[in-house]
Amino acid sequence: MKLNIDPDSSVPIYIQIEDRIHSMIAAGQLQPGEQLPTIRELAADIRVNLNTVARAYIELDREGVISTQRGRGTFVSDVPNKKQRERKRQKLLQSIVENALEETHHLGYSAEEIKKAFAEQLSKLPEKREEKLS
Amino acid sequence: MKLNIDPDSSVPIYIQIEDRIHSMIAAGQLQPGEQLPTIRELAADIRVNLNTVARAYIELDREGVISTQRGRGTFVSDVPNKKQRERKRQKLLQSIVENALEETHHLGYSAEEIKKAFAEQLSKLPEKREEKLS
DNA sequence: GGGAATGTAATAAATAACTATTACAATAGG
DNA sequence: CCTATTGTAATAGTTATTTATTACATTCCC
Repeated sequence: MKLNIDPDSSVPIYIQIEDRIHSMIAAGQLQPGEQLPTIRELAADIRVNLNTVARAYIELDREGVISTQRGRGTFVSDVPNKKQRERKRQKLLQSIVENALEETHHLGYSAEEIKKAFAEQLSKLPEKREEKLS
Repeated sequence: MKLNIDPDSSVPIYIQIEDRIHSMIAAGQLQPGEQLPTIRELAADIRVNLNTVARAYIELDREGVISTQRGRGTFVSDVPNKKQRERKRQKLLQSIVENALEETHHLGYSAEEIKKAFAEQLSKLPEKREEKLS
């Protein structure tokens, strides 16, 4: 579980956890039925209080995307069918790309510039597996 | 001045203001010498307390990107030369695209998928000038 | 049954962000 | 000089996030 949590970010840690798990499920990196790290495990892992992780899990449980069972653990919920999962996976990708393009466009960059920047960055992708976001 | 501030975001409003102004300057939408909205104007505009805008302006002033003068107003600082500005403009674009690609890649999307999603979104760009970010 | 591991809960304290309010200081313009 | 407009400042109060601590409830396994 590499959550990439940033404790110095201004977005609350429990929200970051929710977002990451949401994304990982949508992207298929967490499969239905799979067990998530223990609250205490994850808390120790990202150096955060137990309550903070618990809060994230509780919210995700309320939404139905995970299922927490005291004494047993926490598991990714089952999801209707493959088509829906695939649709969500596509939607997630689209929204990430779309938001980035909206931002560049809003700032007045031309389609040409954007296209070029994208092509450059994409060509670098394979060599950049483990790099961190600033 | 369309700052696109989201009062419900978990990132602090004064940080959002700083970020937007940074970006607009880097992108060339705010020119050196240009006057920024009054603290009270901007506060009223985005429905926020005067202190919140003041805080953002003070920080930006400390960084030197704007120059605040009591009794007169706030202005975009002069910047060394055109080449440096153009370099910053390029860097901003790169970082936006790069961050988005990092995220998709981190979530396991293939270069093919990403490329396709990007091409689709880019083709829609021209018709989406005034759309808001969710 | 007993113990270890799990999630759940409650309380208190610290910090940060934001608001509201009021006042002050410098500049521009009549 | 007077007044309006600008940025600056200080105080107090509210809310949200996070931590620390302690305890409880359920499940599993021996």
